[in-house]
Amino acid sequence: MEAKESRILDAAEKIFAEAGFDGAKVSDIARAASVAEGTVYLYYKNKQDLLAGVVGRFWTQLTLGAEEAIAPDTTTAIQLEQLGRYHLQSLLNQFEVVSLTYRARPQQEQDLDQVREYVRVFDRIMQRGVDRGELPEHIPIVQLRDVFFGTLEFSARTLKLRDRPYDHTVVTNLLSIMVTSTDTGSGMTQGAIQGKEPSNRELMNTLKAIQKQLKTSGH
Amino acid sequence: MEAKESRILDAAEKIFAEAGFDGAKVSDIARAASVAEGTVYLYYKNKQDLLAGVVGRFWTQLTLGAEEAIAPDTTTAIQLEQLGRYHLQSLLNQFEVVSLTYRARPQQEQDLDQVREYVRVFDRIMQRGVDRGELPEHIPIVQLRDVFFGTLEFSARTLKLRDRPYDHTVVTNLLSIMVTSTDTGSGMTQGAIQGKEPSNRELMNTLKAIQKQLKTSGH
DNA sequence: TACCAAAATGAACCATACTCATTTAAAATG
DNA sequence: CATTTTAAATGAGTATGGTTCATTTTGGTA
Repeated sequence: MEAKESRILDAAEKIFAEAGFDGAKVSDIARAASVAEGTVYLYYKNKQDLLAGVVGRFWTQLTLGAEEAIAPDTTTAIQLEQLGRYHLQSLLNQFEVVSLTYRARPQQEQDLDQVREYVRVFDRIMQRGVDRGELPEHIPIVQLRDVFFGTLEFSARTLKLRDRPYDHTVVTNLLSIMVTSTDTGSGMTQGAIQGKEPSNRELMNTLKAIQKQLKTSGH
Repeated sequence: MEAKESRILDAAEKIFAEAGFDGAKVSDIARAASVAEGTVYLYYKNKQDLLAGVVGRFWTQLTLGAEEAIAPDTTTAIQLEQLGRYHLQSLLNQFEVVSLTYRARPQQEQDLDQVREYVRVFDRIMQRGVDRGELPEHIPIVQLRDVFFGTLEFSARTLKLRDRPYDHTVVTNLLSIMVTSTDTGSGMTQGAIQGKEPSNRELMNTLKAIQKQLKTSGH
């Protein structure tokens, strides 16, 4: 029966989240799922595999939620902000399950497929941005992805550590530095969009670059 | 004897690194350290505590190494680059031990003190930058720290996953977006989400600032 | 109802983290 | 140097909890 498997997953998620991987006993999980201990092993090879099941499902659901949280017809900047908010909120709200992710990828083994799938949401937003001409042609999506998720993950840890709630400035600041660098010629990419009238922002960025040059060469 | 403790730590680091936390048997560690199994428990409360010892020592050494890797008399930008290179290289070279860090901080418990100590190296560089006037007064150091370490950690994982060696462009790109955003008024410090269009007044202010700089530096 | 295959059970098994009574070494004492 | 005292080290034994598997139960089919 399929329902039984998801009952086991539910129980496992609950017990893992409140007791941690080592603290969770398979017997407890079995009891919480109202099955015998041996039954768990019909669905999952071992405890580690059960954890992978829990974590995998979590990220799959996160992917679905992310796609829902993003308005399809809006600018790239706004979509990124929506994803950023959603991601940071999820990390904070489900901190325990997220932490379990590290236990689920033992050693240098391959990452979980579901996590890979999740980060592709970011890639799609960026690619669309390029297609719509909102982002330069050869923007290094993969590296910006590391900046995006890396920063949010670290920030979530910092916030948790200090017992702080969701803080939207984390997202806006992150976006601001990503945007600043992507749509100027002086930042991460070199390909400034040419042809159209430069905006004040571009003027400003060029000025800033000059200013910086002066500062370093002048001393 | 003190030597015995470090012999145990050495053995533990070796076994943990090659077998992972769960795979490492305390009996193996004891044998590798040439002590009896019970002796390990005279120095460490349990296996978890032993891991904390290994990881703690690692980060302490990393802090020392970082301070050595940074030239004391140079610009903030260069110091940051040196720390970035050192950090990314360390993450890659000692990936197994770094991964063990997550196992050493079980659940939402406090972070390891030694890790906290390590990230202060970044804080000191930034603070010095502010003191020397190279960075704006109210730059959000803590948030930039999350960007810095978060990005590098995520990048290290990405590189490992694809079996790639150290890639310096990760560091330079990271610094480029951090610098772009920090030494302007329009970046992180002001928190413009989508890089709002600067006004003519702001352009003018920047121009005046440049003018002033030119005058003082004698160009 | 009888039969069969698949699903489920939980007692037994086994690996291993951890304990502790005993032994060994070192230090203090006279 | 001998003797007592204290500390350090040992490893056989214990307890816990993950995993197995012979047996039972379930649900469908002839």
